[in-house]
Parts: sequence; structure tokens; C-alpha cells
Amino acid sequence: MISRVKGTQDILPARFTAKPDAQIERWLLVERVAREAFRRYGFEEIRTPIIERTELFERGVGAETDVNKEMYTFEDRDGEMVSLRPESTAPTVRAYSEHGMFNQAGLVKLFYIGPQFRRERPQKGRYRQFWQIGVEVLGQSDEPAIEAEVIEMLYWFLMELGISDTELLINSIGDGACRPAYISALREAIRERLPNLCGSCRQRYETNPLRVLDCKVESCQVHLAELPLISDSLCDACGNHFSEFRRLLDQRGIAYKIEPRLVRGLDYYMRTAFEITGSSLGAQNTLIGGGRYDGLSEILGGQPVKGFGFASGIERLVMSVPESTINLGVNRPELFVACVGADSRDYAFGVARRLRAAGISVIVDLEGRKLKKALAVANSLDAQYSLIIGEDEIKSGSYVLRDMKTGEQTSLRESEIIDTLKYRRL
RNA sequence: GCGAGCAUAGCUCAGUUGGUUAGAGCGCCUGACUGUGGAUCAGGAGGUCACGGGUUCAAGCCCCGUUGCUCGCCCCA
Repeated sequence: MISRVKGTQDILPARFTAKPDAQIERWLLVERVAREAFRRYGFEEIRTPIIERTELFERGVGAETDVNKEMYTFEDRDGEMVSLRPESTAPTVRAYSEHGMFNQAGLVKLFYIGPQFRRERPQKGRYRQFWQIGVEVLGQSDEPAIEAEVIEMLYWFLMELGISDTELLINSIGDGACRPAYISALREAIRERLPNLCGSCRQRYETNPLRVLDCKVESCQVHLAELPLISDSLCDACGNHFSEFRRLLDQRGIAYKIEPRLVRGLDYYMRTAFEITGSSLGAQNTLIGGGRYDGLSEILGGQPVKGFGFASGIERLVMSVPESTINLGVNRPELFVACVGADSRDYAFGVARRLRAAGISVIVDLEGRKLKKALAVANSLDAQYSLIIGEDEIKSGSYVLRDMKTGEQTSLRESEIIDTLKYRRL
């Protein structure tokens, strides 16, 4: 049998899988709560294509970043290079520009929910096809109020999901005015200590010096403590921006930890960077990551646009949602219709159709089973009620409604059945 | 890209120092019960022991390789 591609997964009704992050009921909950939370803050949904020109990501996320090297890229039949999207900020900014949204008077607040693709080695909480929920605030303003409100919204979102054991990490990574000088100072300081650092630190000194700050090797810690921090090198504009951002978080009572070593992996980030981490996720514990990217639009050849946003991995959210928030029974049928005899089946189709028109979820036994077997199927589907229709019922116009939990049976007409089931819902 | 662990029925797992025809629980099918599910009882189906090679009189078990899954490194959501 042909199996699924490595690093992908099937999302199934919970009764077919014990893996929490593969249960559709959990996914539907996360998506529903996200849409509702974002709606309250004035965000609108956008869907961009899954494939884009490779150039969009090479310029957007940076050609030398890991994300870019992990892309699924191929040559289309006409010779054009296209890629499965590894993230959705660059596509969203592309769409913003391509559809002239910059002509809007105010901020454009967008959110997306969709699959992304990166060819990494799969592990817990990291897949080759993974889903992200993200938001982007685009416009001419870089007010820290935008950032604080987005984070406030995130906390509302997480609270509604019942995810409470989280930590907010924030940092400012500077801008074009102050970051270059900091990076060269950092590189200089690392070089002096290079012989004392571990192998991967030496590697990162070459590829991404900011990452050296993040090393977890014990023997490196004492040397890392001596390295300069970006927070000491921020220009006035970045420093003011960061303190205003913090003031607005304080005002909202949102706790945070300043993490001077927090860096984003993609080239387009500047100034505010943040991350929300969760427990019980294993090594991949970042639930949400985001930041400011004021230069991105111009890198892509568009108008100057300021932007702030985040992305969150749905798999990781789903794994973090506690059992108590989930209703695994959302899909259970309200009514199972069992028929006695082939003639009554034809009759039952009409009854079922009218009950469905009234809004009730109905499964009819299409297999012509004996009553005993039909009820067994109703039981395994966890139907709330069964409806038994045979010759006697057709004659009288009243059908036997059986409560599958108590076994209690009553003879009811169609309108009474509708009333009973609707009443039960309240 | 690098490292480690695991792979036996649909699912969760036993399987002794290598020894006859590979087991259990759950699930599935049939019946006890011709218009009444769940509980009980009786019976049944279902296996290339991941794949390929090797050692041996003999391999689910030992050795090598491959593939897959899982976890970690890197990096990230």
C-alpha cells in the first residue's frame, strides 16, 4: 500500500486516532476560536496561493536563511522557478501590494490559516507540511500600540483555548541604523573568545553571529555572558519604541520577560521581536513567534509599508490545548434511522430528509441491516437517538424514538420528534 | 544535513539461553436473541513477525544492509 509522504500527517476524526494533534475536533476548535478572537479585533481573513515564485521567498525571507534552504522548489514546465510557501508573511505582503491595499485610509489587518512546507527532519511538533495561523498589520504606522494590541489579542486567544502555561519573551533587535554596528561589535567579541567556544558556536560565528548568544552548551555560558547585548546598542528611535511597547504591555497587565538573546530566523525582522513558548511540547516549544518587518515590502519591490505580525503553528497549539477544552463529541449524530423491512426503508428516506431540513443530523441505515444490527451500528456511532420505522409505524404515522443512553422509547409523530431533539439541545 | 531508539493481527502489546503449528486484550464477523444496541456466553476471520541478505541442523529472537516511524542536534512554528 502506498503510504503518506514523510513529515505529513492525516487529520482524522478522533475515534480513528489516539494522537491528539491528529484529531480533527481539536483542529476545528483552534480554528474556530482563532477566527472569533481575530474578528473581535477587526482582522479580516486572506488566502494566498500555496505556490509562489521562488524569488518572493529568496528576497523576502533571505536567500541565506535556513528556511530558504529548506524550501520545496521546482521548475515549472515553462522554466519558471516556483516554491511551496515556507511561510506566509511575504505572500501576504505581496498580496497587499498587488491589490493596492495601501490606498486604504487606515491600517489593513489581515489573518490567514493554511499549510506551509519546509523540508526539515520531522520530530515532535515539527512537520514538513505544517499549518500556521498568522496575522499581519500593514500600513503607514509603526506605533507600538499595534504591537501591544496584537499581543493582548493573542492572550485572549490562548485563554479561550485553555492554554495558560506560557511565557512571553520580548526583545528589540534594532533597525538599519543601529543593528549593523552591533553585529560587527558582536562578531569582534566572539572572535576573541572563539577558541573557548563549542563547535556549533564556531559554526554560527560564520553563519549567524546573533545565534551564538542562544547557545545552550554549559561550557560556553561563562563566555557568552561577556558578549555585548543589542539592548545596550539600540539607537534612540529603537530604544524609545521598545520602552513604549513595554509600557503598553504593563498597562494591560501582560507579564513578559526581556530576552536579550531572542533573535528571529528570518531576515526581514527589525525592532520588536517576540515569542510565546509553551510547556509540554518537547524541544520545539515555540508556540508563537513574530515581530516587526518595516522594510519587507520594499525588498519585494513594492511601496514602503510598515508591518507587524506573528505566526503560530497549529500542530503545537493543538497539542497544547488541554483535554478539558475539547468536545470530542461535536460530530456525534443526533439520530440514527433504522428500518424494518425493505419497503419501510424507502419511506424512511423521506422522513430523514424532512428531519434534516429541520436542522437535525440524521444517519439512515443504508445497508438494509436487521434491526438488531442497525442498533448496534447506532451504538458504535454514539448516536443520541435511534428512530425505528416499520410497517406499524408507517400505518400509524408515529415512529419509535429510542434514547440510546437510557433505552427509553416513545412513539412520536414527525413534528414531535423535531421538538424533542431541538429541546434536548438547549 | 548529523546522531540515537524502535519496527510482531485493524489498535495496544507479550513472545524465555535461538527449538514443533507465533499469542493475549480491545476491535471486527456469526450465533444464543426472526421488531431492539451496550452486559454475558459460545464460535470465527484476521500475520510476508517492515524489507533484503547472512550465520545456524533450526531465526520473530543473533549479524549486516535498506526502508519507515519516533526522539534529539541544527533551525524554527
